[in-house]
Amino acid sequence: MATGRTHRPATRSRGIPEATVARLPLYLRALTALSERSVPTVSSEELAAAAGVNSAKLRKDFSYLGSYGTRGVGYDVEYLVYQISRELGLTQDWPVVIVGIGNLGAALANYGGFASRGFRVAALIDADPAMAGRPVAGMPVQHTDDLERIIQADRVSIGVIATPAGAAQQVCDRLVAAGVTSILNFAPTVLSVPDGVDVRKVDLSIELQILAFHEQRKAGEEPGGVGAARTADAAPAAGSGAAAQAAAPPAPHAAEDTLRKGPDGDMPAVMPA
Amino acid sequence: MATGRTHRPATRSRGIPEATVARLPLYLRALTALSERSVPTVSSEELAAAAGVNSAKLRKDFSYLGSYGTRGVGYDVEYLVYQISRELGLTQDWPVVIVGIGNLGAALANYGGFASRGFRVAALIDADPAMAGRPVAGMPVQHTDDLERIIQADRVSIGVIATPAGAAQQVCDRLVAAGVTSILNFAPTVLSVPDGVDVRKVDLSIELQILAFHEQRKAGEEPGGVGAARTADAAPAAGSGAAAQAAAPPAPHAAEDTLRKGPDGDMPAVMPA
DNA sequence: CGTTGTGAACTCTTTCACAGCC
DNA sequence: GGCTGTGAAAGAGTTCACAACG
Repeated sequence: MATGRTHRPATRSRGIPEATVARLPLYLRALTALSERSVPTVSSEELAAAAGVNSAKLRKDFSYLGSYGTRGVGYDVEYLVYQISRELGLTQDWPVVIVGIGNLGAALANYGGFASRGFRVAALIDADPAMAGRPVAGMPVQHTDDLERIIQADRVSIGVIATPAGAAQQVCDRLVAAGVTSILNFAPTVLSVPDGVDVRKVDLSIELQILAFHEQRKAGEEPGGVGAARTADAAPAAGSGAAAQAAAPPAPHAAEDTLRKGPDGDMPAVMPA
Repeated sequence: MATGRTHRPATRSRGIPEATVARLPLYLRALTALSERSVPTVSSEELAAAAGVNSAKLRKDFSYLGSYGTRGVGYDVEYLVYQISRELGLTQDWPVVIVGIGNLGAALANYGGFASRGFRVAALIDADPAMAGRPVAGMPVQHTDDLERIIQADRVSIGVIATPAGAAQQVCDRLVAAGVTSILNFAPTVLSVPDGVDVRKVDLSIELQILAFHEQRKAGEEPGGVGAARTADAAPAAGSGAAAQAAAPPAPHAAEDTLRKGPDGDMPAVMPA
């Protein structure tokens, strides 16, 4: 029960669905690009294409914000940029601290996409005394000892954790205790936080694993592929002696005799070894 | 129409729901940790806590894989690690190339989480001739000119794009032409790819923007907050002279008189300036 | 017992399709 | 005529709650 929540559970904050909120930054990016090219108006179809979604979804999304378009014409680019920015809270300044200035932390510190939205890197913090004072992205790295002071001095409410997994929970606790209420976590750990604190996580290896899953399905007959020659979903539930797992690992407690009823299960139609 | 798809649209590949696939890596991580501590079995409740989800969801997820648990006991840790790894395709070796060796690319190259799963960094590629040959993460950076050769020589099917936004689509096209069918995109652009190619994207600033949205809602009365003193959802739809947007930007085409019917709209109950 | 596996209910999200308006 | 805004339908995903089973 004391485990880190990641979203906010039910409470679709103020009527805008989470799924929509997650797409607003996408629209904003596309709109910003149009704005830079001085395009005055855009249709849902065009904007949707630029953002990589379909137009019905986009219109539905915008309908939660209000009626900001003009029938027969489209949306006023500048106006929409403003409305979405406001909705996302980007019209105000968000000081952010980055904790853990390794490769990733440095990359984040240098990332232009923050500053261009309402985010301002207030401080870079690292536990390594050797890092202290060293400039990264034109900014001196500060020591973890000063974490609380920095958070409070600058009224920082958003923290980015880019430390190794082992340090993440501890850093998280200190950030929260010092007043941070939103955390972006790059460490591969589940953080537990008190109610009222939001955590979002970005896990690089998870994304790759999801790709690998789909990749495996595409490559029906790659070298060494376990599940070669899948037969769609023909057999109702893999009949005969199931426990035949190739060079398989630890058998389950109930050993060789148990029939594992995996949907298409362990047995490739043709088994390599 | 020619815009990059990001998931695979409908086709819940081989019966396992996308949402479940996206959580398998989480379970795998938790299980790996248990395995290292030589824990033999685990209940859905415990494992769910470790993975940061609830136990009903976890059981449902596992039910798509098969019946791998024992009632009254729980799941065999080692066995589950194997089953999930296999399902995700991590029992085979996935060579990966990283294109764009800036701060982020270097961070990715150094990231241990790849190697520990089935991923092997086959090459680091950058367009800057000055980078060529320089070692990053114990590996010489290679020039973009060799991209096609590298992909083909190593039969790479997964590419990671960590270039600036401007170069991303071009790099993507070359990767795809050379045979890559899964792309993890860190550049803040919508990539367009042919059918059959999967793209997942990670956008650092999007995550922050989502946090800012929720943060804005929490901080009812922060300094300068536009939406201070929200009254839940009292007023049916903001009555009087709507167009009062603080120091607001470009009015829409239909100017000051239009009543924008945004759900709670532009007017703070008390307006700062 | 305790814990899994899963139908059934529910909630959230997407898509359709068209009325309403410019 | 063209395009938005939105009800209504369809589809995914989550949660409930309990029968089944070791």
